[in-house]
Amino acid sequence: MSSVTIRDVAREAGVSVATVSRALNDVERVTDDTRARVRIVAERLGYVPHGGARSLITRRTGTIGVMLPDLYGEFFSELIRGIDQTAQQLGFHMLVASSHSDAREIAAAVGNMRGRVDGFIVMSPDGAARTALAGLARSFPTVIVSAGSDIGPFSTLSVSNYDGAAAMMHHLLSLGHRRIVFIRGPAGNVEANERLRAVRAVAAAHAGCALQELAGDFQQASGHGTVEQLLRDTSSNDERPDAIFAANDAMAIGAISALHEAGLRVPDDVAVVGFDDTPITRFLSPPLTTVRVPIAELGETATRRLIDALRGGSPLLEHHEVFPTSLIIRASCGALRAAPSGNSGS
Amino acid sequence: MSSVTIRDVAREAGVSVATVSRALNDVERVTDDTRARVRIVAERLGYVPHGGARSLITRRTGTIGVMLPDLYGEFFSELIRGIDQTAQQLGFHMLVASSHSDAREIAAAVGNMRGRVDGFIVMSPDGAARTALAGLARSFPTVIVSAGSDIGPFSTLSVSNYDGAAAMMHHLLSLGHRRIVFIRGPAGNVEANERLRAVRAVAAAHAGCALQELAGDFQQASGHGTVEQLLRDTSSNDERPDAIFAANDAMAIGAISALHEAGLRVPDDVAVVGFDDTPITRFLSPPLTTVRVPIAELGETATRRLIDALRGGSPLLEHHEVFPTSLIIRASCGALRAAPSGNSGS
DNA sequence: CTGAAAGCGCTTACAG
DNA sequence: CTGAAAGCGCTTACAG
Repeated sequence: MSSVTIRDVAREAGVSVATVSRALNDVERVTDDTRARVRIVAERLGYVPHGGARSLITRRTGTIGVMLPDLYGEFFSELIRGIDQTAQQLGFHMLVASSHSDAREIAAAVGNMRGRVDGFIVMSPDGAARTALAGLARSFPTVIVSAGSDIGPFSTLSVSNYDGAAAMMHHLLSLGHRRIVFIRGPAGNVEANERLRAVRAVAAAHAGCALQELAGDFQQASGHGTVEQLLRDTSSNDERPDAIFAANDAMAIGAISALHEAGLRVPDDVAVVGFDDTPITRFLSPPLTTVRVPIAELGETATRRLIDALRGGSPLLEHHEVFPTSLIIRASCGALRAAPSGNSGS
Repeated sequence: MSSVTIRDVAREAGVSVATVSRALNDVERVTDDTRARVRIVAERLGYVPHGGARSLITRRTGTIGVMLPDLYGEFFSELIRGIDQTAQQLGFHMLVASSHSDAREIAAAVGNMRGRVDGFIVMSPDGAARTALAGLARSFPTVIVSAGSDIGPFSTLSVSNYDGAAAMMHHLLSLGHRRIVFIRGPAGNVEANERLRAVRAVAAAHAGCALQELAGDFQQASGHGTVEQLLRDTSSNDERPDAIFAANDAMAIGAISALHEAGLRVPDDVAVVGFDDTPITRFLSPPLTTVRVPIAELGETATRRLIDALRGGSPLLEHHEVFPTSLIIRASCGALRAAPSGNSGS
């Protein structure tokens, strides 16, 4: 792309290419005078070093590879935002790709990125990809997000899915909800499964709690569709659930939409809660009660950890960090029912 | 990163590095036998070509640079998704950065990307960045998204903001709304300004239409805050607007949230409409009437156009394409008021 | 402080 | 069909 090379700058400035390199990277002793002259010439010529040539010799690309299962929706948007912000601040570039969690696809995507990036941030909550992930983390500087800390002796980041979902269940039960529907996440998704495990455990431990599970895939449409189906199957009001707990916010939004379409009120007829606390949830009608996940912070921490290791030349030591989740109580669960109408609770 | 080089493969396979290169890129005549042998060895050694070395000689990186004003929210998420999908499909990588629309920042970000990418997709609706954008497009293969087609003889993509906003205004007026509040986008944003221009023109042409404008910045919180303020300033019900038209969906969501908090119903007390048709809008309560922008398609088209030019070695000719917008009528505007309760209209 | 030279890993005419 | 060699643009010991 850039057709002017270091050689052009050298000729124009009347120095050697070595001097140009030194002056521009201001890493060695060069006369202030020389440095200034070289800089001016480089600027005038619009010189930009060829990244490939540089990385060939320095063995560093200044780029991190980000591999996500998907790019759809607010969750990934927030994550990417956190990564981009931090990477840019630390002078790194970000190569992004989505892999759809499939083990083969991950391997292929990683292969394509190798040689272009210094390290990886990989989010792959699909259990089936564990082997591929472990292989990657063994060979390259990699921070693994949300794959569970039992994946191996790597650098991992995750959130306390179990505790968050359990807390939400206790909250629903404390409000008097007993017939609870849980909309599951994608089969094989370790995060979704942790949430499911907690929901089942709390429900089983609570006499009188009737748990029903519905299939879901984390998309809004699946929350909508599965609840629509549920309402069709529910002939009488007596069978209707007290509360719907969706494994993520997107499905909760779809669920609320389906309930409203059926003429039911949230939370008066059915309570609905989600998981993630994506930015939009506080602005929903009703504002969504959910479990807060520090999404952007997750991205920021992963990025910082990776780049620190890259810079320091130190390997990424085994390091498992589990971010705490917290219950965000807004109106959709019914907790604020006694409050003045329209109170957002956030 | 990858420590095994073409030389290792050559030695191990008992051939020259040239043969390895040919076998792997299967671009020249090599015995099937040799090719197979080289492939097996490369696989076994886990060989991956060094992207930098390759791009040094081929003058191509197989990567496109994507520069967005921001990474926040559903709009950009959708755009990135469209780009990623297409780029991946065409065998290209995607280097993403956000620039916050500031002219200097854009220049810096582009500088950092030069030498790492073959071309750019830039979205920069800030009028102040026009010069920087034009400079970029003159020097490198660039597809400009949403900066207006009058920016110069480049390859541009935009949406019919004016027509979309005008159609929405006519729709609101046809429903009998007269006191209309328009929440503007960021000052200097050419898309927001086109929408504003249309709103003003239609309002001025329609006797009896009272237009009030509020400041906004495209974020949910600003839609929420500005409407909250409006309601505080509006002492009597008579002063209350019939309809609020937000310059994008995010602010419409914030506006609805503020109205609900104040105990007002949408659309019964105040109609609210947006612009963009982000995926979530159909699931809102009430479902949002908005102007559809083919976001992912915009990303896909930009990517395809850029890569086609890159592949064909043909320059990016001047080519202005304006994507049509369309009115999506759901419940939030009041058009479906007569319909059965809960009908989504989508 | 500065320059000449080697070399990073690859591809591609040029011979054979 | 295959190999030896040049060269892409850069950085970095090594001399001076």
